[in-house]
Amino acid sequence: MCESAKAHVDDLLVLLSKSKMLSILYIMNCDKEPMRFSMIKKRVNSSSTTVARRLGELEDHGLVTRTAFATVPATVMYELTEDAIALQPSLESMFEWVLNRADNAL
Amino acid sequence: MCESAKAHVDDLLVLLSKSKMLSILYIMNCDKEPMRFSMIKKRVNSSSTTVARRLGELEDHGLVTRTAFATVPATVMYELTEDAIALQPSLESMFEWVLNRADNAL
DNA sequence: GGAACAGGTTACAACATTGTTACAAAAAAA
DNA sequence: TTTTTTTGTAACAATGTTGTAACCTGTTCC
Repeated sequence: MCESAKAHVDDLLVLLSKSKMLSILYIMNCDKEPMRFSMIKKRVNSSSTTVARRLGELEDHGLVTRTAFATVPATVMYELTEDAIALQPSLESMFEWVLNRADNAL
Repeated sequence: MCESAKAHVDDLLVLLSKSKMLSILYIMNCDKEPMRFSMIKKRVNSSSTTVARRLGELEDHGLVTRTAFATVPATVMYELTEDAIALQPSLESMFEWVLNRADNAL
């Protein structure tokens, strides 16, 4: 593997390792439908600032599309791209492990 | 799900989201054999401090066992526990996605 | 007129994390 | 005798990240 590819790998791992990132990707797939900002924020239980930053980073990486509607008040829908959906089986299996482990810890 | 379980889930997600954590777990499974500190450090390309901190956190969570041998100089082997091995399929599939994406980005 | 709504942005202070450097131990090799 | 080796730890400065609070748009409701 060349240096350039390594940089891309690192970049993706850093992206995925940011706080709340795995949760955002996971919950966005559960409904399999475009989600509103407020709903994502509520489900991941984080500040607007952080959710907005994460969604921006996902959009920059082509993993999420953002669609704004000129309603009042504003409506914005976020949706996973095909590339992001390809990651979902791993995420589901990872969350299964996490949830299982959290249960056993009680 | 109760509050206590949520806390455990968050705890695990925070753990997995720490820098280099996914890489450490992934490379430790590739060889399927106990690995030395220096080898892990070399493979993940990080400072001793960070690698030591991560391995300590993994040990605290029961995902890695540490075995020290009284040789000179010191020899220490790290090994994934069964619990950590159960996470490997997800990790492998996630890294497959990451590597594939890094390739396509070239 | 003023409040309320969704979906943010900005600035900033507080907090968390990182790498660097120095250090350790104990025996063997130079 | 000095250096080398492995596997760390401690302290610290630099850097990165987070939440909070304030603010913004533009329309409808009271």
